[in-house]
Amino acid sequence: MAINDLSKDLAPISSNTMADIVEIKLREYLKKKSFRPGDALPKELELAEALGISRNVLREALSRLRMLGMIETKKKRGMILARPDILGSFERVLDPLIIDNNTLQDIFELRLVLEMGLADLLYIRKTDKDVEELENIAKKEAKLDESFRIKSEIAFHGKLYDMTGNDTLKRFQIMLMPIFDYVLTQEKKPIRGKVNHMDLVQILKTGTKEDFKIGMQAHLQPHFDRINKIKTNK
Amino acid sequence: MAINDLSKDLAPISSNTMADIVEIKLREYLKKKSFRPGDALPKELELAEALGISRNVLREALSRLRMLGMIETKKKRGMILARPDILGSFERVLDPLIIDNNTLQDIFELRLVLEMGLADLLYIRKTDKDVEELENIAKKEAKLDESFRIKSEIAFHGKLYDMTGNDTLKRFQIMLMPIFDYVLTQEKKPIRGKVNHMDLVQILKTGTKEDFKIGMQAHLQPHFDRINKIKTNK
DNA sequence: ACATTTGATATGTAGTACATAAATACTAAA
DNA sequence: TTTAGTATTTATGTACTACATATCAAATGT
Repeated sequence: MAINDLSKDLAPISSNTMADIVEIKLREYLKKKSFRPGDALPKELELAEALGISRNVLREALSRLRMLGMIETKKKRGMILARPDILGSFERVLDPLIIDNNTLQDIFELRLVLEMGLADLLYIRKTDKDVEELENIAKKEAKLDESFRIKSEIAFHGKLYDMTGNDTLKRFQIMLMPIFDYVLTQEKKPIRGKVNHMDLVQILKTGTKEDFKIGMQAHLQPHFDRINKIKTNK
Repeated sequence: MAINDLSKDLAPISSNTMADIVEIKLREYLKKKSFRPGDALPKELELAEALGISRNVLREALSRLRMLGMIETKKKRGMILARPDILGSFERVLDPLIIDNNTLQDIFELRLVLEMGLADLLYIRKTDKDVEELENIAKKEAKLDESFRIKSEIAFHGKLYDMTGNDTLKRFQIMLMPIFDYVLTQEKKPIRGKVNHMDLVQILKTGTKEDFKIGMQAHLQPHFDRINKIKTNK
């Protein structure tokens, strides 16, 4: 545990390059001046001069903010503050091959937590049409051979997130999926809970929120069993 | 809803600037060559030449990857691929003042979902020591006046995430907190559930996982009520 | 009054030059 | 031969200049 007490406790050391510093300074500047999306920013030369740096360094810092979607620029209009896509930056970094194993496991668990917590929102927002569509997905499943099983798995759980009416949550789930899959493929054999998709649909149709929670728990039980097994390894 | 079918369906249009394109190309390059953390990258001049661009543009793209923690550079050693901090980039963008209201609401709900889903992980990992510490937090609470109530609220729920032993989850919660608070302060009066922190501690001590889920639901009920109210507005 | 041209301007890209830090090679002393 | 210290080399970091390009705005012509 204790990821990095060391690096936390004892130093940002030297805030590396100028671009790093300028990036921070720009952030502070935008905050202090309480710019709002759409507001125009000073032009590059003015900023560079004010900061006492070359336009080059400034542009490296601006490039970062631009990537995050915090600013937008047009040829003559100059720069304006924009609304960043909060998940966009996150998405850029989510590559299972780069992330270390501990974090992969963390994210796997994170998705389980989400899945377990969906029920309340789901029961607030679900519609009959939603449930019907979900049922169709589950029905088709029976006819599919194993190779298409994964696709259906994704479709089903994706639809669940869909039904919460929470776009951010939905996107978040989509982004986490590759990692979820990756961790699973590290496992030997596919695991299946005692409650299947069709069962869950039935609960959604006639059961209570509490029923659904219990059902989902049973559905994901194999994953929790696995976590229990490696619990000590952490 | 359908956030933006339009922008999704019909175009990234022109991937704006060179830096944008180079950023993508570099990403593809790193992936295709399946570089691993620690591997050395070609030097700037070589990359720039290979891409047929100025070193300037290249550095703008590199600056982005460096910000995300995907690469690290040292004066003579050159560049190496690094492990990005997956939440670091996310953190940079999480400013309640910039995020639009719909997304704020989404994130608020996201945190509720997390909170509701914690139980399973919690019951796998919690220790007596953890519960004891949690109890201390809840006990102190009684003596505090209203102004310190928020701090304790944070400490209590933070400790819950702590107890899951999932560092990523914990950090995620910390990052989401300002937004959670922000949305709450938009409300008139502070809301309080029928189950308080001390009750939750008692459940953790002697109750089952299911008891805890029910308890947490009751604790958060006011928030869900609020969601139910604005359900139609979406 | 309207359409077209022209100019001004802010960002985008390229290229050169030099500073700086760090690894390597080299030199001189023990 | 070893070791300490110095010089050299090299890749990144920073600065500056020049020009391309797109767009807004004013000037011009019909």
